[in-house]
Amino acid sequence: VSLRIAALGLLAQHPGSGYDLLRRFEMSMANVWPATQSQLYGELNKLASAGQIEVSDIGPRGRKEYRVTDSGRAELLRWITDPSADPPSRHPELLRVFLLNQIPVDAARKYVLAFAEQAEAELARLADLRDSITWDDEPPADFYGRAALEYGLRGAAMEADWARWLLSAIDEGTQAQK
Amino acid sequence: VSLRIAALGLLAQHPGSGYDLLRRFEMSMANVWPATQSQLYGELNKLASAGQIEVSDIGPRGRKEYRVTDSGRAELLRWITDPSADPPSRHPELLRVFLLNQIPVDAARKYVLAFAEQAEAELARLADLRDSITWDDEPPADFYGRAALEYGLRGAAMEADWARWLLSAIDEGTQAQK
DNA sequence: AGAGGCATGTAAGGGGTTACATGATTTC
DNA sequence: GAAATCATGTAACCCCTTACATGCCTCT
Repeated sequence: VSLRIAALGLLAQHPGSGYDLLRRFEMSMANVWPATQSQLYGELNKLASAGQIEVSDIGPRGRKEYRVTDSGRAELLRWITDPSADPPSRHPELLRVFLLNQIPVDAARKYVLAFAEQAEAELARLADLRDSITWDDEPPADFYGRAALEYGLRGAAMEADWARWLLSAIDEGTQAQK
Repeated sequence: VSLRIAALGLLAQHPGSGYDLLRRFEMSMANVWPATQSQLYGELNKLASAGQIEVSDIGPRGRKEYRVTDSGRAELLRWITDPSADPPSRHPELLRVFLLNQIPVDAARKYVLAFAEQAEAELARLADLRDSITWDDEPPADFYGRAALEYGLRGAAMEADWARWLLSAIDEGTQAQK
């Protein structure tokens, strides 16, 4: 209950083959939901077995174009409107923060600095992405993709701010001990 | 490479049995790294086989108290200072945002509103948590736990703001169509 | 004829979840 | 003596990752 939905969603927007989906993935959802080629093909077969998608056309080299069925559309709707079954989220970065007291202060400081810089780089990357796209606004279409990007921008900014704040807190602490 | 580290980290802070760790988990890292009882015991056995922890004492009902070995401490240090192997993060909530154009605007709006309320509730919960703890400050000890909490607070605030922003953007869009 | 892209798949292994299984000790 | 808590483990199943395997079509 996961990539399955992402594939279903992409197909609902437009039918296509596994290969097509892979490329559409890279350009839209890959930032929020990475997936590998292997896995995608597997999920497509499972979706087909479950009757949520069906082959609409067969092309050149064994190419199978899929399309969503009514059952698939229903499942998609169900998932979108029911966040209760979402898997719990894991934050390796925060787990690391919990463990920072296990290493020397200067190593910890170095990590936090790298974290800040990484967040700032991500912020710049997303800002570029935003500026490089010509948005076709209003509720359907790109609207929600843009909203997701905005989330990313705000998240990166928050992470950078937080890391900078933590850095000064660390510096104050070490200062006090002198 | 994951829960393994969390367990190693907890043991590095203080030796204990699987059962002990389970409870310490709930109180500290469970927010950033959920784990089940089953899994924890499994990881402890793997850590022991790998020589990264060892049984330091055997208690009443088959209770095994573990302690970190030098090899384990080295591994912990390695992990903490090397974020490059972190697993990619997945955001079901954002995947859902990408798919919001598949459902009626009012259903989408309802979801975003629920998201905002959930973020606000989380913010309140974390604020309570912060106020309910007596912090034993300065770099070692609770310092980093507090920093992680601060991250959570800022993240929840950012999510709430973002969702409210998205709500007004949706409303403007639907307004314009009348 | 060969290169590059199109197109799909299998196998092995790690990490995580849920549910079940079992028994010893303490407390009332 | 019964109930709660301490304490550890197994089995089945799903999701994900990496690496490998295979072959067709188009273009130059």
